[in-house]
Amino acid sequence: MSEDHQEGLPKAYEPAEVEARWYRRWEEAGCFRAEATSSKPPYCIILPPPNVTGSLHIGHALTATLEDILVRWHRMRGFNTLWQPGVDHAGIATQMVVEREVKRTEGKSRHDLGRDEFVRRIWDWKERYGARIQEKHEHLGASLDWSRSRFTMDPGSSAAVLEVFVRLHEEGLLYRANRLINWCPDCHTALSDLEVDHEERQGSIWEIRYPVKGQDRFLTVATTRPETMLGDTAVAVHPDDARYQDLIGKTVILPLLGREIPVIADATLVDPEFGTGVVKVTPAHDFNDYQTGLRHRLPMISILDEAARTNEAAGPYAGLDRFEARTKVLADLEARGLLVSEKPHTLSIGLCQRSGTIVEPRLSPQWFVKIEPLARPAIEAVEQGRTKILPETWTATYFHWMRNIQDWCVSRQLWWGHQIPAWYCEACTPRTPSGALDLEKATPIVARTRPERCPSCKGSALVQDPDVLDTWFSSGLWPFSTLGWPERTPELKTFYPTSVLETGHDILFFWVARMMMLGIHFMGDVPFRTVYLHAMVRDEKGEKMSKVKGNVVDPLDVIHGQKASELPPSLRNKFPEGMPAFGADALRYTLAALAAQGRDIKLSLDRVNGYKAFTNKLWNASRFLLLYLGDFRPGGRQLQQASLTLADRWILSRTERVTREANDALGRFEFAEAASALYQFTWHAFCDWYIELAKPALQGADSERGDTTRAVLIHVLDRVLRLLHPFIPFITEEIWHRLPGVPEDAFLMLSQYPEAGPEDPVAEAEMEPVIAVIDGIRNIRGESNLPPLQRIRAVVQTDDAALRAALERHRGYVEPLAGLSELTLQPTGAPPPSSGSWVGQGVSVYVPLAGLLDLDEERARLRKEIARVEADLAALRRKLDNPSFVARAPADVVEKDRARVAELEARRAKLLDNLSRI
RNA sequence: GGGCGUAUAGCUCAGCGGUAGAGCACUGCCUUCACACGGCAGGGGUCGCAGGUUCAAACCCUGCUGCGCCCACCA
Repeated sequence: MSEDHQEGLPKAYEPAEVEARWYRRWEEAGCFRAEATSSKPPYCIILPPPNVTGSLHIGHALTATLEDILVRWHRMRGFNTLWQPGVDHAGIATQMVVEREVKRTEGKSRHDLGRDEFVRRIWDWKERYGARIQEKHEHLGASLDWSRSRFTMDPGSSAAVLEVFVRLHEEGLLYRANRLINWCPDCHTALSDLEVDHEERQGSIWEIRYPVKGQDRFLTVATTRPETMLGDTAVAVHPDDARYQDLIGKTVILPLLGREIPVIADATLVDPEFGTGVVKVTPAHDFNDYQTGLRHRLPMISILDEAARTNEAAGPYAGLDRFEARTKVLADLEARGLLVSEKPHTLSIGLCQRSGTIVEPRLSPQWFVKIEPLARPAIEAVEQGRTKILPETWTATYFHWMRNIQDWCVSRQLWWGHQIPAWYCEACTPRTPSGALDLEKATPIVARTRPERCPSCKGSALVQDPDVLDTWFSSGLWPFSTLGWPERTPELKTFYPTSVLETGHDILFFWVARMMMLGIHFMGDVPFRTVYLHAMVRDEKGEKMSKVKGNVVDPLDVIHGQKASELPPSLRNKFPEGMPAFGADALRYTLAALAAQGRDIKLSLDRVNGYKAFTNKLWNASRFLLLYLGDFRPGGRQLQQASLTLADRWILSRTERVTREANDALGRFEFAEAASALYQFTWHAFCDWYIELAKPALQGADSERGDTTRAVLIHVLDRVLRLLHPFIPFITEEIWHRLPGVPEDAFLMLSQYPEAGPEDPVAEAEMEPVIAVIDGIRNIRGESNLPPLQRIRAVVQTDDAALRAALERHRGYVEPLAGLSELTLQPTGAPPPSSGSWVGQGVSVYVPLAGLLDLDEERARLRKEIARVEADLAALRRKLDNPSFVARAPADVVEKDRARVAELEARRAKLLDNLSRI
């Protein structure tokens, strides 16, 4: 063939240039755009909005890959498909990043800049870096409709947040209260329960004596946080505890401060078996004690300020860091002989998800969403199957959390976020001793816009609540706020409820549950029909990826390659010369192939490399076919049954089968199964067998035969490209455009996804034994280490006349593929040549190998084969000798085993016969 | 303290009631005119351990062990 035909098709697939080119062309041609209204059925996935500060890690790559597969698959199947992109403002995370940045570059704190200026800096920062996430998704091939990209703090989303806040307040589902909440002393803000991570740490437990007033006795309490005693307002015992009956209702003297506090009886707080059976009660600094305080109407004394330093309530201990206060309290107790003991103790402590600081329970005025009335319909929706959660095992987790849900603290003492639409009247709000507005005692006015004047005193001096909303408040509205709500847009009508919500299981509560609750409440219907929760991606050892461990794999490094010096340590060991560029398609295929349900993914770069080889295989197979296709255009008649050979019918049948398998698997979200079926078919059925079988016809003189073969090849290749496109969009689009007759302005990504037609079991059944005989000859050849170019003679014996006829008809397949100079067909019983032999089902193959065969090795091989057959036979006979098996197993199973015994016996006899001839 | 997941070939993983599979790695032959990121052939597993159910168990049940995760206020 001339070099001309190969021009533009390099020998090895080079992803870099192809990927960049196609993404641009798709984008420019508007291939990703959804229509607001359409006669086509809608399909919509909302991309979980990445953090504006975030880099794109491998978890995002998994999300993008799986969603892009679903989206491209549906787009090709004729759905009006919207994949909605967006970015999350990520309140606390972003504020911290920019705060650090300002500190580093200008040496200033956010307080130095002031709120307005600091927030302006964050917006600048967002303008500068917010587009990075989009670019990174482009490298992955994600077909998101960027023309609709949204931000959680853009005007539309902010309008939705405002509307939801005001309406929840009007409905009595949102209220302000002074409650004990989780507080981060480092971020100076309240946190929801979900934003606190728990960690087991080694600490101590101390026993402290509290003197009973007017008696020469003590009550000994146990505590892991002795400094909180400064805020104690009671000591509790169990009501039935005989040891302390007489002390209930008496008074003890709080050591160090000398305050008098009551001894109360409480069966909920106190376990008489634990420790001394006496518990100190600090309602302002412990969640259990807080509940106890409410039950007994105890005073609540806050001893820590927003930085967790002791305040004036701590008396002589005021002005200390909480841990300094602990040391000093312990030393003073020791000095007064009130410290009984210190013992090592394992305790679970709460850490701020963002800063890692130990969280402090703190009493403060916050906004809460009353959650139970929202949770109930969200539970029912899943119970009734209106939303399906996959893998199903997560349903139980969802129910458990939803049924035990607590009111949601939605206010944050941050500057970056949606400022709460509530105002306070300067005239009617009480003042603190320092003269500031006492917001704890204030009555908020919730309104869509700043009120003109105070409804009570008619005064016009109103200040807005300084707090902002939890980031998850706005993302909880995402499925409808991105579609235009509260406006009644055509998009909302077309795409809500969305089709699938695909995300990691780590944000089931943070995000999915809240979208369910808010979506049902405000839209009157579930936000998505199916929730598909994918696994977490870990490194090759199964460890969570983290910067600290140095095992973070950057998807862009995998796609484009990276110098060794830029790689994290674990990868530097693996790739001392630097990491090669695997390409986006290879990464996507790996992620899809590993995305089996209900299992975490360990990213194996060896597998990425394997799928890179797959893209290269597809590339070269196509290159070869294009060489022989030239400008050939299939006419209708070539694919008619009458012109087809057995091999043609066989590959066409297999093509229908894999089409069915791919569609079925994707319908069940079985990405791995679809990927595996397509891989096996493309490489091992199409490339290894059919293309090899087709070569003689392509190179032969029979032009009609050649044309039919070309028509089949082009048909199957076109199918393969369409089937694989959702998984590996770049290379398939590139190859497809080189097929003869594909218009310049067409796109594979907008073409039709194949639907399976009828299979041809007759052709498959006839082809199988032919393949088996070729395998048999190759086996003898391989075992004898014969070079492929050395032509050999083969004798095939079988009593199956139909098979002999088939082999006679198809010697054109057998001879070239097995490298034969001559194929002889005989009935069994004709004296076989002394030779290498292979025994199949009803067939024996002999290859005369005078002088080429190591007889000892051949004998050893046959003996091993016989041993294997005999082992199988023994197991089967044991089974069939068992009367209850024969009696109870289904007849077809027994029949199958009997047939197998017969076949194995025949094979054994044949093998022994062959052994005797050597 | 509850709950969930997982344990299959050296590695990464499918299979989840009727003869143990894939990819990579490994061994041998082959630089044959699509592809050495290749072709052909081959070796390798008592399916974590112990019981049970069943004619039959990698697959279902129970217990144990290892690994991982989630939830929970035990001072």
